Amino acid sequence: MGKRGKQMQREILTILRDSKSPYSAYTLLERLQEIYPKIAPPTVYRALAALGERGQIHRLESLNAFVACQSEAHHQTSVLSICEDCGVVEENFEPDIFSRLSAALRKSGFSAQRHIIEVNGICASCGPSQAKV
Amino acid sequence: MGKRGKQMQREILTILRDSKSPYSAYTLLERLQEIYPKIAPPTVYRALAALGERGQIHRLESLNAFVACQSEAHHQTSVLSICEDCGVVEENFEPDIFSRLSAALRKSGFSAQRHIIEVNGICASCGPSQAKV
DNA sequence: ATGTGCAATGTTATAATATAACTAATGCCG
DNA sequence: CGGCATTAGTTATATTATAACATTGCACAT
Repeated sequence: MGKRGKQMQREILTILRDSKSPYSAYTLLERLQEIYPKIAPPTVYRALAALGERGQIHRLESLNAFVACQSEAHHQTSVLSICEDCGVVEENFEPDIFSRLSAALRKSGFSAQRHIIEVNGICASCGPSQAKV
Repeated sequence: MGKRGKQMQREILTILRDSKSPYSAYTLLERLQEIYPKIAPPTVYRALAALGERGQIHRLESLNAFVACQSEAHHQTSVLSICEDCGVVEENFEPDIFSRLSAALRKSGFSAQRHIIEVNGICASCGPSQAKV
């Protein structure tokens, strides 16, 4: 990994960590172009791929977007909850769920490698018990 | 819903039911164009949306592709297992998982509406206990 | 049966997401 | 230094999805 790539990864991580809502690759691209006017999509996708492999970001498959990993222990699989109202994404650690899921699938001979769990709903701040703005 | 729309939905469902592997919207489009040469993407997407609302197909968020629902009881949420080797997608019913997931998230005030669970791995037919071709 | 209005469908164009394929630069190691 | 491998830049294009508007057709009142 060269210097430039590392730098892009740091920039992206900073942007994502400053936001609890997901960023699309192209929104990140726009942000990065404020600093590096000439970068192109592959630069962003390469950085995102590297960050993803190291577990520092999560890709939201249902939104085609990315968030920073909130956990210290990267690579711990997590449940991503997505608030449909405010867009905030939270990472929830439910190791039981994953082991049960793997166990259930194993019964039919399926060997699980990667779990994707995304849950849409309404978060605590936006819920009915909260005063609306 | 007019006649034409219903017909498209039937055609799509037939194609998907004949295949355990997912189809992308554009692959479906190509197949449909064999019969209706002039149809355009929105036709396919509209039909897919209608089928999805009725629970007759599932969208694989991680693949941007679609499979027919294998269950009689449409709208029962399911775990979709995706074999990385042969591409076959199976629908697994694990109601416990969904209720546990909702319960776990509720503890942090999140009210779950839609669960997306997709698991990548190796299916029984492709697994190590099977002779390779 | 005819107009009228709404919902469905068709059509065109384009937006948004992602990657292939090639070129240039960098850095490592002898 | 020179050669080679890796990384990054560049260009172009593939893939996925939808906006926006035009047209059709059907239900219903007249």
